[in-house]
Amino acid sequence: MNKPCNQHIAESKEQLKAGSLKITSARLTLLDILKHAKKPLSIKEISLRLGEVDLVTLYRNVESLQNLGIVKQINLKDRQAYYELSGGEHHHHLICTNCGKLEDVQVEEIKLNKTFLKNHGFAKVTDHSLEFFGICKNCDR
Amino acid sequence: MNKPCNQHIAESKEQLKAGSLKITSARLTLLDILKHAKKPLSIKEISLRLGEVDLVTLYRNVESLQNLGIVKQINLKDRQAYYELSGGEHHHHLICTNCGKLEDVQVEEIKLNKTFLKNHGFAKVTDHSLEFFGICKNCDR
DNA sequence: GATATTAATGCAAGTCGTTTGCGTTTGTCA
DNA sequence: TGACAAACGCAAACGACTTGCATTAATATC
Repeated sequence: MNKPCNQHIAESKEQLKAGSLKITSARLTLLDILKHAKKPLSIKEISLRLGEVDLVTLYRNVESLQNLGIVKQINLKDRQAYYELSGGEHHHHLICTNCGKLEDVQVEEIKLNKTFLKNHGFAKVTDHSLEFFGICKNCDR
Repeated sequence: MNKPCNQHIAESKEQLKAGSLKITSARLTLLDILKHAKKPLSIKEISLRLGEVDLVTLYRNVESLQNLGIVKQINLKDRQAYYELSGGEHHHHLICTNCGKLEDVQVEEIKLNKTFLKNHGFAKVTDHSLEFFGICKNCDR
């Protein structure tokens, strides 16, 4: 298995302790990968960087980190899920339906005009999806 | 297989002809079901209403209709896809993460305040996802 | 520092939504 | 009405993800 770089290890250990998760190198490296990622990663992509950690362990670990609110799951038109750190600036995503290229978009920038497109190296935005998730009154009781 | 109601048959036939798809009762009924649906439906939900049409046929038909721009695929946190007619008023979705209850939301109504929540029978909105899909400059050449 | 406890891991197998291959049936058009 | 391509159904495959269970390793306690 690959080793995490030193930069974020202390912080990662803190986060795991705070969530009463055991500190394992699979988790430290996973956190390290996500902390260095410039875009949401699929399980496969994480796995490639992670080395010889079982996929099952990886699935279980991203789930634990999701439950702690450290990691966020992204759902695209793709059949697979993507993961990113949930801290950091609030943003959305811009995805090329042809090649899958993905860019982060800040909220203030969300104006579907030519400037917006130019800034992000996109020729056109053909579609978008906006979903709200919450708890309905029935489930809130 | 269930029969489509008469109301929309003519329109559906037109749509299929315009897309040079053959007019089959599987397709007419599928379109009829979507035209009467109040929310996006999963393949399973459509299949229940559709009766004895093979799932494979259903998958192929929603795909054809998607290619014609008649049907739109919705991706939620769920592992399965949902389908709705792509015509009609532009709107987004509000989904209960507990029970899966789904409501349509008009764009103008998108203000995350108490009134918004009350209007939709939701206790709280915990999360939302906003994804833009398009063609990047690289793929546009 | 050794040890008990409990969580984390790896492996095998299973599940579920979706897709593919292929032979048969059925719309459509001449 | 018959030819032909498109649509269909069935079986099997696929890929993302999950579950069960026995083994291993991190933490707490002595």
